[in-house]
Amino acid sequence: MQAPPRRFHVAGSSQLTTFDFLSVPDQTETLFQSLNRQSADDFTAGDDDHDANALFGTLRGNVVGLRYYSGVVNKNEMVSLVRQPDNPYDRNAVQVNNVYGDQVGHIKKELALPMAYIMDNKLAKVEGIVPFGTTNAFSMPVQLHFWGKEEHKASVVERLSRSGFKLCPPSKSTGFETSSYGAGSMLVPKSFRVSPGCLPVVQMTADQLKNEFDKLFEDVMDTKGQMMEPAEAVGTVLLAHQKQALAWMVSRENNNDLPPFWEQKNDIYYNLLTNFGVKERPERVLGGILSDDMGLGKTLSMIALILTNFHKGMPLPLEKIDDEETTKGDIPLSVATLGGLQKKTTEEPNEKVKTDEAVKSTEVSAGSSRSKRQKAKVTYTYSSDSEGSIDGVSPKKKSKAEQKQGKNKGGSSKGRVSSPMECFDFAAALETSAAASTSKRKVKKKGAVANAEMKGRATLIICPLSVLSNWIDQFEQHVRPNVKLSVYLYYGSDRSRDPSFLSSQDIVVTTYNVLAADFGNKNDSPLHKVDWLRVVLDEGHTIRNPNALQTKAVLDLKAERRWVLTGTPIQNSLKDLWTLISFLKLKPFTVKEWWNRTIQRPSMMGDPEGFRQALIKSITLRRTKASKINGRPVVELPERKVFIQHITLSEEEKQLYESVRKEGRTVIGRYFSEGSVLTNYADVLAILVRLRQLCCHPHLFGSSALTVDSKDDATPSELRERLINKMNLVLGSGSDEECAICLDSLRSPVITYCAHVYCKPCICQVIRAEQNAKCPLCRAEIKVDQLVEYPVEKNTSESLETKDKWLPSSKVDALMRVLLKLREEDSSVKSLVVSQFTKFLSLIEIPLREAGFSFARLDGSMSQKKRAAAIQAFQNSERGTPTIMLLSLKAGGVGLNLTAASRVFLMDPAWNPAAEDQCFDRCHRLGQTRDVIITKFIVKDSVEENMTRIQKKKRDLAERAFESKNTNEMKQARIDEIRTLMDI
DNA sequence: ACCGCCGGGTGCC
DNA sequence: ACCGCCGGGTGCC
Repeated sequence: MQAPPRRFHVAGSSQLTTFDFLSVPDQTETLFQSLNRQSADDFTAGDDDHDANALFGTLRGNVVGLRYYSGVVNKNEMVSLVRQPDNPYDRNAVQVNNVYGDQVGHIKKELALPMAYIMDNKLAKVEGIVPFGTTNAFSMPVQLHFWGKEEHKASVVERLSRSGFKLCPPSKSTGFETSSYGAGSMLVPKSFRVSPGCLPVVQMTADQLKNEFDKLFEDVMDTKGQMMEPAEAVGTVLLAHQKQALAWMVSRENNNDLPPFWEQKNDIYYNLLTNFGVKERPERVLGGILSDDMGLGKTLSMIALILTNFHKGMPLPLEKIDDEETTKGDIPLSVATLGGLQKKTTEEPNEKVKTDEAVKSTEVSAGSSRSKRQKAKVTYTYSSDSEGSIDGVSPKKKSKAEQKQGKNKGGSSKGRVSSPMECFDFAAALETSAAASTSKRKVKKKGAVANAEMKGRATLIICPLSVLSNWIDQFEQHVRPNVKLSVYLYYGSDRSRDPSFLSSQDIVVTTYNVLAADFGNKNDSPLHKVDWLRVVLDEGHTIRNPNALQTKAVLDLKAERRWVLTGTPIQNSLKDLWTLISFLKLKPFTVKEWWNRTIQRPSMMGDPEGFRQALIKSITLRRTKASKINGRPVVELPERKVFIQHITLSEEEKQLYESVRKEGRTVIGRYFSEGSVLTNYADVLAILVRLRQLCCHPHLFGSSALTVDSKDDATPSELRERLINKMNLVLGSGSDEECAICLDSLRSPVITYCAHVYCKPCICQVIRAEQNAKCPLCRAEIKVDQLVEYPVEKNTSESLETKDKWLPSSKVDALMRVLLKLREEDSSVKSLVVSQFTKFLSLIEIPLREAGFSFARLDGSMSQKKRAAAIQAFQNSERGTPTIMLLSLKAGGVGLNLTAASRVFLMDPAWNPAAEDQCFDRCHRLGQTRDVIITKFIVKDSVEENMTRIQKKKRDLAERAFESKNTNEMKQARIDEIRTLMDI
């Protein structure tokens, strides 16, 4: 390891560039190391003026002192210019470096004088290209481009002219002869065009860019899409798209191609974008981005890769455990002792992994096809956990970790740490595809000998804490029980910090937090001392911010192959893509300057969107649930049927409903005639909520007055209270109202003085946008300081009071009838009972209890811990576990997996049909084995029926939301809605 | 000879 | 560096 380069910050100036004082790199340092070094340095340089996009002009300068430096450049090669203020001969010195950061020379001092001023004061970014004369021994010309903000142009021009230099305007030729791009130039393929004017930047169209990247990141999507069977050790049969992913990933890891934008000509490798050339072959880029939709089994695909492609397509050599051994109980840590991590309790023992039937239906999901006996075989080694203050885990999470520890200790032997001896040596691995027959003894012997050269066996997986347990769980599920895979959980304060131990593992799993904490603890990060075979970033978008410590920590890891897993498409700008590109070590883009000059800026000038998409598309493999392979969808889910069950209210209910409706109609009718519907929108909504509640159960109906008359003489605090009350009416029952600005569900709702509820960020944006902002719904004047926020309150005592005065309702009766019948027919069927009113869920609990149902509950008020427990209990298929989940419509994110249920009862319709669909997807998703039947209860001749009518309109409106942000149209739509709802 | 010219030494910042 | 610059040698052509 070379000593870290000394870096100097220029004190007292705005100059932030750091530079490398080792003008001649250590002889032992390869060019690639030197590039890596640069890349690391680049982070400390304060960047990033992306708005510096005006080209002031160009200038021919000279690079001198070539003979003192080893850095070489090619014709038309880009060079970077770095200030060197501590130069003993000239404080204005400007270094000229090539793409790999090796110094080529200096800018001649006369020009260095104004350049130093311009660079130090950040008046312009100066970039260089050496047009010719690259073989000169003493000096060579350099074409300089000055980029910056328009307002700095004048002073740049002035500074230069003061020293007798004149910028050539960008539109004119700058003496950068186009002839140099002629037939004589072997570096620039014809397909690459030179942009017009004096911009000698080799620009590519999006298509050309894509082609280049495709050389590396082959797009398996629409084409033949090869499939590959995983290694024997993978116990789960892969789905077609997972086999494709495996084939793609294996080929990505074993590929021998030059990285994109590199070309070989006569023993020299040229980078097409920078014209940089080296004798050494550029390092291969092994890895990529797997961006399949949530639920398509990225984790399984990655596990398959780890086991299948250890070296040159050979599987990871793993010791097999025969059955005798497994039953002896000397398994270091059975999964059972890990229970705290993820209570994957039992499944139907009669389903075997190997039966095709089971495989087809269970896929990657819940592993509902593993018997207990089979499970207890993956070797887990991990540190016991005590408070890892170091990793910044929240107390809540910690307590979860403590549980883990508790269980661990309770288990047999305390977390045995598998010794490096148990691992197979590298050489042996190459000879035998799977060291299945190797005896334990032999292995130990060999392992001891080969330990020294055992470099890069282990895969490091970094993930957010929330999915840590999932990884452990997935290894358990998908790795055949008779192979011994060492998975080390690098987490908790007792974790082993021995690099040689870590590198002897098959897999090490840790979190971004732990990694960053170690990295922050200066020069003592065990994970950074290991040469990993593979580094895998789960939820890769976590490293979007290049300044974050965790990002730096991740980029600093040493690995042969690198993967990014992300469930969300990469939606951000090219700029955000840079961290990922940098992580993948696509040279020379690991250095920000080259990324900016060759990709970022050229894309800005052309078609950034197309450019970005081409880049992303070519670099990633992404499939959605809708993707097809050979015309068949990637995921074939069981059917989903939606039925509407109409409810007729009892006479009593009807009377109550009608009286409230009449009252409401009168009120709203008055608003209509006054033309003040929208001014009183909160009241209108409150009336509607009440009617919706009455459709469900009379007890949901609150006791406060229907309308809250707003008098103008109210004191501010009275007004405030009244507004909060109104908001309570609208939001309090857990219903799903939406913001008229973003048309989405309310996030941090606020109410205006004119009583309209919006998302706080949405309305604040509106207010900021114009001087005298008006309420989008009623045009009343609004101000930020008049917005009233919805108080975060907890009221859970109410459900108790309703207990004693329980009476049924038509809707609840209907639900109970279906549930009872269902239980009779097939007691294994589980159901979701969904409502927007959490209070309603509480009411439903009563008859459920009476009928002896075992049920779980999930709503937004529950702690993370309680949620996990509820989900776990429900997903468990054992006898006696809950068969019903009471679910509040919007609880849980898209990730919520409730596949144990195959029936859904939607107790009340939502405003937003998308919210309903999302809810259905919680059980209608990968892992669902039965057809899903959804029942919507809709009260006849009621506001509910009208709501379903509106849902369709809503869908249209949402689709057009982009074109028309027209408030008038929205207003009219609202008014129409209310008319429909109230039959006015 | 307070010049010009020649030729060798030399050369980044 | 096939330059420019410097400084010493030299001096009609």
